[in-house]
Amino acid sequence: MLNIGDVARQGGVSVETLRYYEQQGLIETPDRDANGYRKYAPDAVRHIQFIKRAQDVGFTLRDIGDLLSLKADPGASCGDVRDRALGKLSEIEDKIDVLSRMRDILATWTQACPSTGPVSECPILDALEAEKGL
Amino acid sequence: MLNIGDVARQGGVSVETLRYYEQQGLIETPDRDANGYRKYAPDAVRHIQFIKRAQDVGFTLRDIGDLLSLKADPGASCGDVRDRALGKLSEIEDKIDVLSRMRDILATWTQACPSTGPVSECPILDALEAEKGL
DNA sequence: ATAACCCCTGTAGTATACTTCAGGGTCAAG
DNA sequence: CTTGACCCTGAAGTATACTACAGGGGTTAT
Repeated sequence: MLNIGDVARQGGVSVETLRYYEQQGLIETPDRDANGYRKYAPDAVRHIQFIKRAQDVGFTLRDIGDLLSLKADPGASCGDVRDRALGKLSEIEDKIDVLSRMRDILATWTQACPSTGPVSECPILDALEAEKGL
Repeated sequence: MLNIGDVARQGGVSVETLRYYEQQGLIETPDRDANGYRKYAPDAVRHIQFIKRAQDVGFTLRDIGDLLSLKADPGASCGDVRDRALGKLSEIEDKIDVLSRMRDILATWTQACPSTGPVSECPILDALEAEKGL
């Protein structure tokens, strides 16, 4: 059995984060020792890593709660999980599209800028003043 | 001279947003009418649009305050503005890189998922449990 | 003069994922 | 027996860019 600090170290998060996850319902309420300390089974570390990996690929804690419910639900199918992943994939693609447009505009502008000369003749500022349809 | 509501409508923002921008120092404090109403010159609308366009390409309000300072500073050069734009460009490219990695992983996973079958045999959940170096 | 709409201030709430703080008990080593 | 490291709770703070609300006054048209 592990103390919260052990789980935190092994899971690569802070103890505050663990308490937060518990409060958010992402970790099942652990048993307590006589002294009131939380006691975790060793596989709690894997559970934390699941959460962190899901975050790494873009899932929010809310999404992760949903995934964990599916994981625990014998009636759920693999397709349910896939749906969540596809939804997230599409969200991410949308974000990439938005950012790519920003990148293209900034790249154009920075290439148009001579770097020298006063700000009164800056093509970037001019573009910000006047650019129409972004 | 325009009331705050006029500027809001023409600039495509809410009056609350205008007051917020003023409080944040992005708009110079407007003169007041006898009744205490803010009175704006017509070019205040252009100023708002500058802010909105800068936001559209990824600048935060803090960044925009910085850009506005440069814009108002006769000693500033076009290169200063270009530096800000290049810095933002690189931030955006970083975000795109992170999101692209997420996208690739999710695409791989969703392709590996058969959609049918119980969650206990879901390759996506398995990957989240076990995946090492993301 | 009454409705409908505009304006004012200041404060608090929203979302996300934590982090920090205040105040206090527990545990292991020397 | 004290020091340092660990644990507890509950509340508040962080960042960003607003939005909403409470409570009150001004303006316009009928």
